Formats: sequence, structure tokens, C-alpha cells
Amino acid sequence: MADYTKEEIKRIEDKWRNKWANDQIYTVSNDSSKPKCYVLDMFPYPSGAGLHVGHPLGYFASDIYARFKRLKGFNVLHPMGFDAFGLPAEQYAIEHGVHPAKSTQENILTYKRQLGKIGFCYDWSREVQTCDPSYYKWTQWIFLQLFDSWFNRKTNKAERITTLTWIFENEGNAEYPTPNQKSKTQKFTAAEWKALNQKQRQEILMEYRLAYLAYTDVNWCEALGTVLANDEVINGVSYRGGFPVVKKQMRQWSLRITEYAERLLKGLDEIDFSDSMKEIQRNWIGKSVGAELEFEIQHLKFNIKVFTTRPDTIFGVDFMVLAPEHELVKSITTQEQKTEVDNYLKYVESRSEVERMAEVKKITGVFTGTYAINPLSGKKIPVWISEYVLAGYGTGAIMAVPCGDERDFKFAKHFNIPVTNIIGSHYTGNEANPTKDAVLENSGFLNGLIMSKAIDVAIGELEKRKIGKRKVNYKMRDAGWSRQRYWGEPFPVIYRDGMPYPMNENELPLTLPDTDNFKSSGNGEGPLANLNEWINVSDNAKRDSNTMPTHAGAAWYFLRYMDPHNEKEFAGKKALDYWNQVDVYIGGSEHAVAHLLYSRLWVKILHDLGYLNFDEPFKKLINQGKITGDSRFVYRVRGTNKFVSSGVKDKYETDELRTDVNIVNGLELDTEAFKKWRPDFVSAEFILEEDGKYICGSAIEKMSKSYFNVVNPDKVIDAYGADTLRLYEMFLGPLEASKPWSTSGIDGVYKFLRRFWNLFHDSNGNVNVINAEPTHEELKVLHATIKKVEQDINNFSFNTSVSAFMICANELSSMKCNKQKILEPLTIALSPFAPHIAEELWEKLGHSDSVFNASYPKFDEQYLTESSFEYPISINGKVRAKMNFALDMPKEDIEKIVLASEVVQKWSEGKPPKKVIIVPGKIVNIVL
RNA sequence: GCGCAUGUGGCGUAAUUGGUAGCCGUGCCAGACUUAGGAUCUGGUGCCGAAAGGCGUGGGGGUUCGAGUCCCUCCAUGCGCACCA
Repeated sequence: MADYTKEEIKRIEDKWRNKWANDQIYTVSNDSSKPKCYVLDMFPYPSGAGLHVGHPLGYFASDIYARFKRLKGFNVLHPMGFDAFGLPAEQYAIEHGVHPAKSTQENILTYKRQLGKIGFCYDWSREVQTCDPSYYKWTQWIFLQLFDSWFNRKTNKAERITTLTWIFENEGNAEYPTPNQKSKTQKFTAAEWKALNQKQRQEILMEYRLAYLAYTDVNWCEALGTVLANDEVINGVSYRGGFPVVKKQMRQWSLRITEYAERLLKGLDEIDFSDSMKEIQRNWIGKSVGAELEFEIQHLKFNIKVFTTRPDTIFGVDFMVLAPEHELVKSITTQEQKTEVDNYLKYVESRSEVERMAEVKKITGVFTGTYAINPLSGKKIPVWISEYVLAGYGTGAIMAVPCGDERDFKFAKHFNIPVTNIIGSHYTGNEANPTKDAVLENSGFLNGLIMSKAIDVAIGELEKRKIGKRKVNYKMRDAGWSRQRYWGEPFPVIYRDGMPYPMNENELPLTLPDTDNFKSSGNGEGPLANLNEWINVSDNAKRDSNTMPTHAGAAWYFLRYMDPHNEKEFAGKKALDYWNQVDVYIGGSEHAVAHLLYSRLWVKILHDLGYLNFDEPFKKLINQGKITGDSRFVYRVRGTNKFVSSGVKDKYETDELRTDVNIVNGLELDTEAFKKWRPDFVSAEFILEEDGKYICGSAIEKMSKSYFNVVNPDKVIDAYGADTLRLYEMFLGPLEASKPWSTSGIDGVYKFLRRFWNLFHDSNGNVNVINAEPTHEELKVLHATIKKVEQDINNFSFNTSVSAFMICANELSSMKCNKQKILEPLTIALSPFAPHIAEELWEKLGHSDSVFNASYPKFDEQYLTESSFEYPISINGKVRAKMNFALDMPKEDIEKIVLASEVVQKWSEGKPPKKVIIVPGKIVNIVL
């Protein structure tokens, strides 16, 4: 005997969580005749702050989906783990002297305790932690597979390095140029290859490996003492901490992701990600199609190679621009211009990345004194240097067409370079016109052609004359893979004579050595460089002092879940084949380019090497919205300890302070709690509103510890229970939408659960369910609900399914329905959303097995079919009346009755209608 | 600047995909019960209007018998990219 009260909720929820754990009902087998379904959450980085109410939003959705699929007869893999390596733990260690391993484990425990209280159906026996040696052994192993692979552009896939050495031994590299265009490695014959020594061969192979070591321009962050990947640098400062980042040449590990640019792009067409997510990835990959061609330098034997997407405009080239870093700058600068060029180069060097980005519009540049020859028109054009041309994109040099390109135009105007018009009246002389629709003029053999058509003609001519060729360019760079940090996976290689050699598989894992010194060793080396014994394996054998980025562990964790305890392989073939792709992946959109691209890359490589029979990891991706915080402000009179309520604050000079949202009810501050909140406020005084309340200001912003606007799910669970929290977060709105946290409305969800509970109980709290046959109306409510909820789950529209349950409970309550044949299927349908209450009620209905071993109820259309319909009768599109007709009534009969009706007569004033539209089962519209 | 997404009552949202705009919840108003409470139950609640009726899905225009939904255009907000040749 019990009501659905706070105490009863706690009893029920504790009872079932313990029972589920003891019975291991969420343990999933790899061996099943059932169809599989893999439902995955992005595993969290276990931060010291613990979970707030925003974190589990996506977990609720995946939990509901996983439970639903289980009830629908699927064998569901729904695991959880921790992205446990990473910068914050290491920063914390430097600041507080706590070993990252220790703080990480503590944080993980907090997370697991919090997650446990919410009642997720994770199979914890499959938990992975990326910092665990038994896990990162395989991260290192996969890295070695990448090291031992190259991308064969002819087969369009990764192959083992042995196939490459075979090619070199038999035919040299004539057909297989190095992927990096700027490489110093020339073409060589088989004989030349054979004549090379071991180190020379290794250096060449390094130019092809998918994980390779090279001097690259890296993003060096002095404050963090590490290199950052492109996606970790935002507007010239570090993603974490916002520290300045500079370009620096360092010998670093990189992943040759650029070789996969095309496949990563094409793969997007096969996977179900949101349009914006695909767009972000496409943008990041940045494919552009055009031509590469060479301009001769007058009087010198150099050629300048440029990339252009608009070869049709080649007769409009008025000058050329090289990036200041371009290797030919020094060689082509004339004596007269030398000083000016040197000064400019110094200026460019002095500018930080941040300044350069902030002053995008500023036009700077300098003439080299040299002229180039347009290969098609033969025209002599000046060669300039400017920082608006980026060394890293294309060839680092452009042909400038000021009549068609805005930046070229501004540059030409700024430096008084004459502009050639090749598009007639489309060019006004006041601004560039980037059109492709104009008919070309002043363009030699292209005259009279529409520009879009001329592109191919121009490329054809360039190819015919062997001065250029069709070319695809990608914005994406190879991914920097070294971090000068401690808390990450060590690289499983040993350097001999400066070249890295892979460790043997049976020597893995190369475990992270213990230390209490996490400070960078300087010189761009990581903290591991301080550990001489570990670094120096022998006199001429050294380890790498860097570690891998957190992306490494996260790039494949979804594969490890399939077979987490396998000591022989990263995962067994059978498990990989069975579980296959992740069917539904739910997580934040902030991982759009890094994590998702690296995961997709690793899966493609493992697929090419024969380990996986799928080459996209995630079939469907859903990005849950962020739950933002709703901050509260108090206003302190400057220089005092007096706090003014927001309604009267304008009479004083005040400072705005954030206060803890947990001591504010709505906007009303609990002034006593505020005094106790911090020692400085013990003696605070308050200037209140007329009604004696202290009203706070508010703002929607990021949920963050430092804003005091964090709401801990534990608090909500204490007040309402986990089921209410789950339902409430789903009820807030569409999963993908971001929304501020607010508890207004949570009562409504709680009331629904109580109403549902009351259907099973009499007014004394005793179970009262009868075995009578349900009425048609009751069955209609049941089946409408089942249909709607099932549809909504399949569309990940959980807010509407919660609403459907509410409607159902409201209707059954007013029918006073307590029939087992109605309540039992409803309990199953509700169980994915509110597992604890459903399991308790399921038991009360007399079941000894878990509700999660039941089958999802089948909805039956026959209860939903109606024989008649209440037609809205609209006149000129406005509804004026409603009339009930049988659904099979002929249109003519309906028309007669409707036209004869009083309402229509009134509106038509006796005139015959112009038109009558009758859509059976929908509407009647009369046009007067 | 370019790309993507979004815009509906006081608030969170819904609309079977071109067919009754505002479901469900909250808030608010009124009432009932009452041990007076941040409990429960009942009714009302888009806006204007006494009513008839009119207006109404960011603004303007269009297609249609009919538009929140489709098309054009403008505006606002959010996210991403940003001298990418």
C-alpha cells in the first residue's frame, strides 16, 4: 500500500537498480540469434566537476532507444566508458600535484555513481577506459598498423608497406609519386632503390606511411607547452585555455588523412548525419576542383606553379602573388626591390596569427621586381608578395584576376595595377564580379564562350600544351598526432639513428612510466623527456618523448566495446562482424570535425587492411542539443555589503555578481541561504522590493561551475526521482534543440507519473487492477498511444511521445480504467522512458520476470479506424461549422447536405457557390 | 563575407507532412475541498471585441479552393567556416 510519494519513489528506484545490477539484466552476449542493434553514446571525458543536468540528455535518448529495441526483440549493445586521457587532468596535476591517474579514477567513480542513479541500461561489463594499458595497448597497435601502411592511389585504399617496397624493388616509384607534393624525394628506378641504404630507404618509406614522422608546420602553444591539431586552435588561440598559438617547424607524427579526403567526402553520402554536420565536415575537407598551371618567370629559369578554380579567367590575369613564405621569393626578387621585400618579410614574420586574422581586411604587399609570362596570352605580368596568399593552401601562389575576384581587385586598386576586363559589361570598374555566366572577351581562343563552359576548354588547352592539368585541391591538412604531454598514449616506436622503428606486437603495451614531474621539459619535448631511463633504451636507442592526442583513444573505442576483454586482438573478427556498424550514435555537435573524422578515418584504414567489413563507423548520428544554464544575478551597492533587488537597483550604483542558482526559487533569492553561501556574505543586508522579496536578474549562458548555474542531476533525483528527471528532460523539446535548464514544468511530468501510478491503485494506495474486457474506447486510447509512441521513438521525437503518454493517462483517468488488458501493454510501452516505475508496476501486475524481458505491444489498426468523421466546413478557407458524415458517404451527398445547411445559406446569402471542394476524411471548402 | 539551421500564446512546445493553428505541460484567472498549503480536484485561458465578428505562425510578396508547411525576398538569432585562389 503506497502512494507515489517521494519516499516511495526512492524505495522503488533503489530496489530496482539493485535488482537489475544483481541479476545482470543488462549484460549483453555476442552470441545471439536475435538481430543486433548497436546504440552508442559519445563517452565522456570525466571532468572534476561531475555531471550536470545537461550531460545526460543524450544518454536518456539512447537509453530509451536501446530499451525500446530490446523490447522489440533485438540484441542491443549499449555500452559506456571513459575518454580518460587528456589535458585537463594533466593541468590539474601541475597545479595541485595530484597524479592524473589518481584524479582521473576519482572522477570516473563520481561519474559512475551519478550515472548509476539515473538508471541507464549500460552493460558495464564492457566498460573501457582509454588510459587503461589493456586498452591503449590496442590504440598503440592500431597506430603501428597505420605506420605499416600506405595509401595506394591506384587501388584507392590502404595497403601494407611491403606492397610498396615490392613495387620499389621492381619498378621504382615512377607510377607512385610521394603524396606530399613538396617532398624532396625525386622519382627513382628499381635499381636506384636497391642501391639505397637502410636509412635512406626508411626516409623514403616515411614519405608514404599513413602514420609518419616529418618536419611540419605545427601549431605550437607555448603556454601549454604542446603542439595542437588544427581543430584544437580557434581563431589563433588554443581551444583549451585560450592561449596564443604560433606556427613552428617541428618533427612530429602526423596521420596522412589527406589521402582519404575523397573517401571521407564520398562516405558522407551513405551515412545518416544531419545536414549541418555533413556540411561542417565537407567544409573542413574543403574540396575544390580546378587547374594547376605554371607561369614562366621572365629572364629566369624558374616556373611558378599556381592553383586556380577559374582557369577560364586566365586571360584576365594582371599580376601574380606569392605567399611571403613561398620558397621562390628570395630567388626571384630583383636587386632594386630587395630591401623592400626584406622589410616586408620581416613585417609579416612579426605578425602573430591572431593579428593576421584580426586584420583580414588590411591590404599589404610588395612588388618583387620580377615579371612572369602568361602561358596562354604571352602577356608580361608583375609578380608580387602578399600575406593574403597562404603558403599552406594550393601551391602558395596565385594568378590574380582583379576583374573577377574581390581580393585581387582590392589589391590591384590599392597598388594601382591596371585591370583587364574580360567580361564586358559585367564588370563595372567599381568592384570585381565573380560571375560564371558572362561571355568572355579579350580572352583569345576563349572569346565568345560562357565562362562556366570555358573552364573545361581552358583546362583542355593547358593539358594539350603541357603547361597545366586538371587538379583537385583540399583544404584539409594531415593531422598532427604528437603532443608534448604526459597523460596520453606513448608512441610504440624506438628511434635508432634518428629513424623510428615499430616495437613488436608482443612488447605492447608500452606503458606510461610513473612520475610526479608533469612539467614540460622545454625544447618542445614532452615531460617524458625528463625520464632519462625510460627515454634512453640503450646507447643508440631512444623512445619518443611525446604522447598521442586524446583523439587516438576515441577513434576506435566503439570497436573495443564489441569484445572488450580480448587479449589477443583489438576485437575478435566474429564480434566485429556481428555487431558491425554503430546503428545509432548520440553525442554533441562539438565533435563534428575531430573525433568523427578520425573515427571515420581509422575505420576506413582498418577496413582496407582487412580487419573490418564496413568502412563507416556510424550509420546514424544524432546531435543532442546543449542544455544551457540559467544564471542568477544579485546587485551589490558598490563598496558596501548591501544587495539591491533587481527592481530597485537602478537607484544605486551596483556591481553585478552571479549567485548560486540552487538558492534561488524562480527569481526570488533565499536571502538566508545567500548569507550562508559564502563567508563574505554572512553580514549581507538586503534592499527588497515593495512586497518584501529579493528578485534576482537572470541570463541564459553556458552551464558552468564558475557561473554558479550548474544543476546537479542528483538534486533533481532527490526531489522527484530518476524517472521524472528522465521524462522531464525528454519532454523539454526536440532532442536536437538547445534549451535552457528550467524546472518549471517538472511538476507536470511528476503529476503524470503519479496519475499513471494511480490508475493501478485505489484511493487507499492498494493495487486495484481488474481483469474485465476493455471497451472499444479504452482499446482505442491504448492503441493510439502505442502507435504514436512507437512512431516517435523511431523518429527520436521523445518530447511528443511523453506528451502522448500524458494524453493517454488523462483519458484513462477520466474513464476510470483499471483494466489489466489496457494497463499491462502500457506499462511495457512506458518502461523505456520510466524504467523504475514501470518495473514496479509490472511486478504489481503479477509478473516475476523483468518488464525488459517482455515484448513490445503490437498496435492494432482496427481499434483506430473510424466509420465517420466530423468535417470542418469552411467557407472561403475559414472554418464556419462542423458536420458529421460517414467516411464512405459519396461526395455528392455531402455537398447537398452542406449546401443546404443553415450556416452555408447564411454566408452565401442564397447565391450558388463558385466551387465546392470535398476531401474525404479531411475537409469541406466552399468557395463563394 | 560564405554555408547550415531556427523563428508559432506570458513560457517550453505540438500540428497525421498542403486540409480545423495552438495538442501536452507550465504560468495565469475563477471555483470546489480543506488541518490555509509550494497539496488535490473542476472549469477557463492566442490577441482585439459586450457580441456579431475581425486579426493571428519574424516582415513583405507569390502559388493554391486552402499555406506554419511550397516558392521569391528581406529581417533576427544560433552554429560552422573564414584572405582557401
